[in-house]
Amino acid sequence: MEETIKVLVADDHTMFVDGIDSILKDERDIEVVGRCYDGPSVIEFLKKESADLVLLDVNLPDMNGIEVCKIVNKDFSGTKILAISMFNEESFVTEILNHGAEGYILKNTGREELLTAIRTVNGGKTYFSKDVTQTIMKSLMKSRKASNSSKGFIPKISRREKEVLKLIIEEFTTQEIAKELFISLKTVESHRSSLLAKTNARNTAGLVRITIENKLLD
Amino acid sequence: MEETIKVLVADDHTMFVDGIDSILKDERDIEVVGRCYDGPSVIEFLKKESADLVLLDVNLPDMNGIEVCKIVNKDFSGTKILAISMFNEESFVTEILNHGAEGYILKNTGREELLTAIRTVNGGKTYFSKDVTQTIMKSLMKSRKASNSSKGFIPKISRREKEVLKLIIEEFTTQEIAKELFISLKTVESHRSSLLAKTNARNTAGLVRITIENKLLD
DNA sequence: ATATATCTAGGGGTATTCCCCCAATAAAAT
DNA sequence: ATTTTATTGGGGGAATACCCCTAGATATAT
Repeated sequence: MEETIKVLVADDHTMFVDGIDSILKDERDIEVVGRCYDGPSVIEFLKKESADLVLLDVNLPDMNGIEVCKIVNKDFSGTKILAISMFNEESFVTEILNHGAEGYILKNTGREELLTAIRTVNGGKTYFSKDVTQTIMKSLMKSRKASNSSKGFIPKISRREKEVLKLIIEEFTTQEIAKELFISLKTVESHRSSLLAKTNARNTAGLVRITIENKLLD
Repeated sequence: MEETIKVLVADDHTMFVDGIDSILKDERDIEVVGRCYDGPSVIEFLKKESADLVLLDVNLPDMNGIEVCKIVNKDFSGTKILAISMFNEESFVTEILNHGAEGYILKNTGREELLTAIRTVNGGKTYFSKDVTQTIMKSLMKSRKASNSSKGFIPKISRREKEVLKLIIEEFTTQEIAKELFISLKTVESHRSSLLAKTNARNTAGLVRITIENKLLD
C-alpha cells in the first residue's frame, strides 16, 4: 500500500494556489499539507512539519526560489523540490536545477502532467516539461557555441570603460567625459575605440543598443 | 431566480485555467462554458456560442489581450470583460481599461475576491483589485504631471522618421540610410534633426537610448 | 616571470554628425 | 479653409566621432 505524498505549495499567487489545491484534493495519493506565499514561510513550515515535496514557484517575493531551494536541499534533504514557473527562461531553469531541484514544469502544463510530475519526482526521478527540456538543450548548445565560435560573445568591459560607457549613454560628448573623469580627450577616445572593438559595434548608435540589449552596465 | 453566469476563461496557462475551473465549478450561479488558450480562439468561440463574461488574461500569445478586448467590445457587446494578469503594470491596466474592460484583477487575488469580481462585473459594475486601484491613481497623477510639465513626453514619430530611426539603431550611417531609402543625404539629415528635436536628445547616443527605453519602434 | 590587459596620452587625418539657414510639395489636422 | 506637420532637398560650417599609428606605466593573470 502506498503512502500519501505530502505536498507543500509555495506560490505568491493565491488564485494559483487555490487552483492547484482544487486539482490535488481529488487525488487519493496526494495531500496538500500546507501553502506558503513567500520564501521564508517555506523554511518556517519545514522546521515544524514535514513534507515529501515542495511545489515551488521560482519567482517568489522576499526570498528567491533559488535561495529556498538551496536551504531546503541542505537542511531538509528528505524533501524533494518540483520547481514551477510562468517562464521558460533559460536562466531560471539552469540555475534552479543546479541548486537541487528535481523537476521543472511550467504553469501552462495541464492537470494530468502536474500529477505525473509530482508522482515522478516523489519516486526519486526527475521530471521536466517538454518545453523545458528544449530550453535545457538550447542552453547546452549555446554554451558549446560560446566557447567555440565568437559570435554574440562580448568580452569583459573594464571598470574605466564602463565609466566612459555610462557617460556616453547619458549623452556626454568625448570632451565632457574627459572633464568629468579628469583625463585627456585622447584617453577617452582610446576607451571609446576599445568599447567599439569589444562590442563589435560600428558606431555609437550600435554601442548604445548593444549595451542596453546585453545589459553591460549592470 | 437568478440565471447562471456563463464564463469563458482565456489564459494560455493550462494549469491556471484548471485552477479557475475548480474554483468556479463549486458555484451554482457560475458556469464555465469554455476555455481558450489564445486570442483568436476567444473570437472564434464567441462567434458560435455566447458568454456573459470573459475572464481574459492580458498577456496572451498570438493576439494581445487588448486586441481581443477591442474586438469583443465591438462585435459582442453583450459580453463583459474581466481582465486578469500577473502584473500590476500601469501600461497594461490603463490600456485595457481604455479598450472596454469592465474589471481588472491580479492573479494573486484569492478565491473569494475572484467570485466577487465576476458577480460584480456581470452585474454591470466595474471591479478592480485594491492594488490595481492604487496603480490607476498613480497613473492619473502622472498624466496630470505629464500634461503640465513637459518631461518624459515624446511627440509622435512619423512613419519615415521611424524608418530612419530603425536604420540608425542598426548602425547605418546617414549615407547608407540615404541609399537604403533612395533619398538624399540631406533629407536623412533633416529626419535625424527632427528625431533629435522630438526626443529631446543631444546626440545619437541619447536618441538610441531614449528609443529603446520608450519602445518608440513598436 | 612573462604574457596579457588596462589606463594613460599623443599626432594627424577622414568620416560623420550636428547646427544654422532656407524652401517647395503634399498630406493631415483644426 | 487655413494651419500645421511630413517629406523632400540644398549650402555651408563647426563640432564630434572614428581611424590609423605609437607608447609608457601599471596592473592582472597564467
